Amino acid sequence: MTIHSLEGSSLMAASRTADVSTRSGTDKREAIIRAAIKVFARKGYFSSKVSDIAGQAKIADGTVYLYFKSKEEILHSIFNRMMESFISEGKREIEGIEKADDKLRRIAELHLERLGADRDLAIVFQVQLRGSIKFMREFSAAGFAEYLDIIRRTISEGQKQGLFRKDLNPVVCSKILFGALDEMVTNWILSKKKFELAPAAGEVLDVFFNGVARA
Amino acid sequence: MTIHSLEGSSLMAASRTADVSTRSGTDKREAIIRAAIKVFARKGYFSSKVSDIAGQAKIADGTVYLYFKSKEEILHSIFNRMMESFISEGKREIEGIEKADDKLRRIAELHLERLGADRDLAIVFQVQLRGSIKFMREFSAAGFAEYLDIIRRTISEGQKQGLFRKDLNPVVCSKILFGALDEMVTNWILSKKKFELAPAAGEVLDVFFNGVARA
DNA sequence: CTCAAGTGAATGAATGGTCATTCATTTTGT
DNA sequence: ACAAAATGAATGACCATTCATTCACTTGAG
Repeated sequence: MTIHSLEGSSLMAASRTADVSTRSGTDKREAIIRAAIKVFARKGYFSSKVSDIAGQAKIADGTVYLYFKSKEEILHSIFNRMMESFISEGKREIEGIEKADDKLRRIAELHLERLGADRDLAIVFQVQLRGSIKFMREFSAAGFAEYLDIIRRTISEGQKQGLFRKDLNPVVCSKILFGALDEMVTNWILSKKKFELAPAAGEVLDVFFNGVARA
Repeated sequence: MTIHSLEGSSLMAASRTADVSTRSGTDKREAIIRAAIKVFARKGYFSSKVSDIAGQAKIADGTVYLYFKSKEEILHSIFNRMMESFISEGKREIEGIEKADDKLRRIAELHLERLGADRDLAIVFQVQLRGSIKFMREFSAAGFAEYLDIIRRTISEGQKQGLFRKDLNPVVCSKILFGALDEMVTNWILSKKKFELAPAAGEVLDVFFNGVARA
């Protein structure tokens, strides 16, 4: 009857039943997610009505429930899907890179490029996901912790390569770098002026690598 | 009739009518705020019922409305009051300090000491205030922007004193420092382990001043 | 000193509005 | 004609806010 793929993993290649089409199902799920990102970004999760999402997706209210168990599941799908692609893309991009500092540069660029490319998605990530400890814990469990860990391992690697100071705790350093990038995104979202987010990566890394103190 | 001091400014010395007592009014407002911090921290703003707050404060539901116009006004009071004391304390603490790097150190320590001393309050700040763009904008307007600006000016000062590199944009640097501190707080809140938050200030500043790159 | 009237703070049950979710019915596609 | 998909009106919870009533004091007349 309903679909409710417990997690709409990724872009999904195979259709449910056999081989023909039933493409529409996946398309509609997509449409709902896109609509939800837009609505959540504008009104916030708690103030968004399911009927707003349905309206934005141009379907009936009830149809939403053919694809998602609940309003909350929509939010989960958004961030699970996003983190998954975020992380896999990140890993793929850095695996060919040798030097740890170049890896971190690529990670930072990706981070800002990705969120800078879709303001609504960025808002959902920066704002809605953090609006409840519950979401944050779930988010942290599912993906975010892994993301931080990739940064941490890269920093450790840089220490072994003799590029980074060995007296620093890589866990703390990874939080610092992440926190700095995250703040850039938050400021960008709140700012009225339309500036490019991605270029901030270079400035952040300059400070992170070299510090602000006069040489 | 009702009280609704449009903003319960600070600790309020004078009592309403004449000279005797009527202390109870202010005390109750206080009690409601303390109760709300606890309740918001545990359940999140949107999931907190006014009756939960009243229950925690051991008063009737209706009494809340003798002291606050609405549930939202309670949240506003919490952060207006907090930012006000945060900023004034910060200014006072650094005004006697000469060197910009020492000033930043004191700011960072205060930031983490303050939030580290009251987990519930920290949760309301880190989590609930950011759960809606609306709150964030209001928050940003009322105090947060000023806080960031204090950091920015201190960095500019450090550049003039020849302590910090002059090729860096102080606005960006202030965001980096704030973002790094903020991330420490968020991690501390989410962490199950009870560790001290304040000591992280030193590590953050070490990286901020000197960078992670090997000298 | 005593107590009846007055005052406004406090109470908590009732109200009203808002949605998430359901499901009987209709539409679409084969 | 049948099944699957879609519809949207109806349902039922839930909660912020209100307000008629109670309660705890104070006051001042006798």
